[in-house]
Amino acid sequence: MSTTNQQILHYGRNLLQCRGYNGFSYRDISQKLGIKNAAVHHYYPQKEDLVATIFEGIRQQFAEDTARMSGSGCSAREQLQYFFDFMLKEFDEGRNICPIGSLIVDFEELPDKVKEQHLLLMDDVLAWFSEVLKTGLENGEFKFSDPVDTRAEAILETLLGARQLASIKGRGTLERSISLIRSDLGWKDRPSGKRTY
Amino acid sequence: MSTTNQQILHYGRNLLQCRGYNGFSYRDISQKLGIKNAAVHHYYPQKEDLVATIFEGIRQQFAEDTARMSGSGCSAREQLQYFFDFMLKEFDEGRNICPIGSLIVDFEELPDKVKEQHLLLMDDVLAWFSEVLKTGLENGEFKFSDPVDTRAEAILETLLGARQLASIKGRGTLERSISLIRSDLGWKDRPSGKRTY
DNA sequence: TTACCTACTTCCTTACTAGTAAGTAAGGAC
DNA sequence: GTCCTTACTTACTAGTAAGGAAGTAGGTAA
Repeated sequence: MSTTNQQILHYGRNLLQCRGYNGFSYRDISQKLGIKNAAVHHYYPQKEDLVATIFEGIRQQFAEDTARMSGSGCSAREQLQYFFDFMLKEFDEGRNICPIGSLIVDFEELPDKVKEQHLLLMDDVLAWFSEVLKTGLENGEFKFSDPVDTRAEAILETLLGARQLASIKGRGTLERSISLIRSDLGWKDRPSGKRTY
Repeated sequence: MSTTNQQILHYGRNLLQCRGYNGFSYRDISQKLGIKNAAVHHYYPQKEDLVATIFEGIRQQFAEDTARMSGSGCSAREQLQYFFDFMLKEFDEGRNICPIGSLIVDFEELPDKVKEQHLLLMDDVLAWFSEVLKTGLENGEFKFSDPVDTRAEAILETLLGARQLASIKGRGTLERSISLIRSDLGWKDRPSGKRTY
């Protein structure tokens, strides 16, 4: 059993990742939880507080997961695969759109507090991609000729778009996209059986 | 000088491509044009009428442009480059986000009429990408090993994400992304001077 | 001249939004 | 038993959204 606060964060995150910042209201959350609108305000006086807290949680989770993997000596491919699996899991759990993608359309009108968290998460993810790609390139797990940072950015963009498209066209879109990202990194799927690493 | 109707469509499209379906109101348009809210309702009784009309215009423009290029015997690379240039031009004109990307976050709550236009545009673009890629692959302009449809989908996703990211991080993001798409099609930029075709 | 159309404006309704103020019920600390 | 905190509820404000009804001013056609 989880606390009201945890439930607010949970449903808030789901709503945010399905409908964006301006696409959900405190009413959506309070109705789902069977409490009153003002109860949500009790925990998060302003909407920006709620969304900033959601993003802090996401960033913390990301930091912990990547640190753990990095510490336990995972290969670059394993680390990148973790991210792909994480995306697929989130999608399967009904969070259609990635956190970064869910705020971009509303970005300009967003409170500064939220903008800041959004940019921090984006920087975190891009820096991690770059790091993993660099390692993988150096030890021969990946093969590509473009600058690492540019490739990192492109992966983020492709996943962002794929996740959004997948919210309309279904999971297969996201799966195909992941497969192509691997392909462009010189990390081929074998048509059947195990992967080549 | 353009008619009120044309101006409504123009600003409506800009607003749509910057803030998404739920991110702008008739008030934004009427204030910009110095008319009253209800005047916009005069031309487009419901918001869905306005947005569906905007999409019809975009689809028509796309159909005309692609037909013209196809008719005048452009190479696959030239045709694809047209699309990239079109994206950059739209971005430069202040339409931050591509039409497809601008509706995805709000997609589920969209009126059917708008959903339909959105899906039609997506199908148009994907079919055109597939056609161009197929031609280019057959005549050696492109080189890649994945299914054409999958590659077409990935290009759409990457551009969609790149355009969104570029709305925060600037034009360079979109340029880098286009460069990488070309690279992944086996269509290398030479570091300086003319392209290889 | 009458009738009608187009392009609006004024005025309004209904619904929902974020957010606030004040009150209450339950539980622990002392 | 009283005090204080937590977790809410009730009741409200102010703003904005889409959208509808009715009226008007100007042009055009018969």
